[in-house]
Amino acid sequence: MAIPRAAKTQRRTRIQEEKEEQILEAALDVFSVHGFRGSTIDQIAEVAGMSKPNLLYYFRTKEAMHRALIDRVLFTWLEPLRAFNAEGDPESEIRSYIRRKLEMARDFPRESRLFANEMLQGAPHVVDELKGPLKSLVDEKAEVIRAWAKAGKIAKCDPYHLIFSIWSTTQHYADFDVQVRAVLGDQHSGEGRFEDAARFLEQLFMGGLSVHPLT
Amino acid sequence: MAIPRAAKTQRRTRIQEEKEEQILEAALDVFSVHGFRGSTIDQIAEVAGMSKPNLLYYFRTKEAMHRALIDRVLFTWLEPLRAFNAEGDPESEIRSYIRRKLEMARDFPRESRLFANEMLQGAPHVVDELKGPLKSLVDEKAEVIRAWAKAGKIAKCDPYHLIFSIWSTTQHYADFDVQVRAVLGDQHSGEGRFEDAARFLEQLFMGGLSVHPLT
DNA sequence: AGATAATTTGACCGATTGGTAAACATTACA
DNA sequence: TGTAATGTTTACCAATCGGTCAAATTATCT
Repeated sequence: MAIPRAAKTQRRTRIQEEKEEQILEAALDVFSVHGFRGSTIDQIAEVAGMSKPNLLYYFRTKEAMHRALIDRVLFTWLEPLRAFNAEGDPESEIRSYIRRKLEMARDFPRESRLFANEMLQGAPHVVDELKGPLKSLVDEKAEVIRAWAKAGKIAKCDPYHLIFSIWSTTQHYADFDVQVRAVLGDQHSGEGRFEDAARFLEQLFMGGLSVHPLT
Repeated sequence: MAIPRAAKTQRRTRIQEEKEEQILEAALDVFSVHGFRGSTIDQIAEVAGMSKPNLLYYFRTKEAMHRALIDRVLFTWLEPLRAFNAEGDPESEIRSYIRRKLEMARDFPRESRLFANEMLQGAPHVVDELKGPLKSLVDEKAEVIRAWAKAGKIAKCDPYHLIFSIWSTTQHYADFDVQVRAVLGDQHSGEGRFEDAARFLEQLFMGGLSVHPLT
């Protein structure tokens, strides 16, 4: 019989697993640069090294590919925020959150750009996830930060905008990589740049959140 | 005679000026959301309220439209950084730079997204401007900041990463507007959100750059 | 090995893409 | 007002788009 398309089968073949992986890898390459509408199945197929109908055998539509990709990436992307620990020491929790986010920007820039592209377009495919799970998670962590501020462990500040600023400053190094590279010139090699950024951001946030600001 | 297409003429007609303005306005709408490859001339034409060939009478190609748009926007976009004054008081200069950038994110979100899209795609159309004029301007202002730090007027810090962090935190409110809105919920109206962000960023940067950090 | 299911491909489809040609309409200016 | 330049539109083009189909190939299991 022809096929219940990959998705329908109960057990996943070894081939299915390999090829779907291969496809999503290529899709990440393409979608993260050109966004949903700017990407073509043909290009993804070429990067994946297989024919277009073969791609469409595993994912029925371009949208299905994009969705599968987003779903997979979304989970790991929020991992650092989930790891944010209410019981820990505020300063070191925030510090290590920043570092983790920066590491992700360094190690998974395509994933960062995939989301950035989606956001720029008004998040047509993930707006529900934003208003649901993401908001819940942020609300929870914001409450933790607020409690820390109330207890005088860090400066009083809007926890939501604090989180936004950590997101934006760290992801900037993935999303605006070209600009960063162009402005800094090619003298700073990859690892040096990363360490410079980490040191600066630590200084910025630790200073900005210290309990007794001088100004 | 048929036409030396608009560009070639010496004096620009009233109609030329109006229509080109109309087109670039529509192009900004479309390009800022979908990026270069994701945008279509047809869609821009529809938004602009004119026929596709009419569009192509004023701009020969899609690329020409995009370039004209980028060129026009690039200048005003760097205005706040240019206004950065070496003679002024460091603290208030930085403070007002942040505020100006935040105001631009609020008042010109499409322009911000246009650039963000271009950066995500590796800046294929503006990489030269980045390495040239932009880098020069940033180099110049970075030197000013470095001098301030050396004179003990602000904390010692990497001036480049300081500038990056101001760019990213402020532009975040334009580029990731959907996310911000989703997370904050619709309770915070536009103006309130802006003021909250301004207050937080001011606290963050003034604290982070104060001369005697406690940590 | 043989049968059956899973995988892959070339050929193809209608719709949309960026862009052109030429006829037509309008404007500006003597 | 006439006419030349400017502006606009209809019809169209080849290329590419997302996606289908049926045939061919390969893997799996008895």
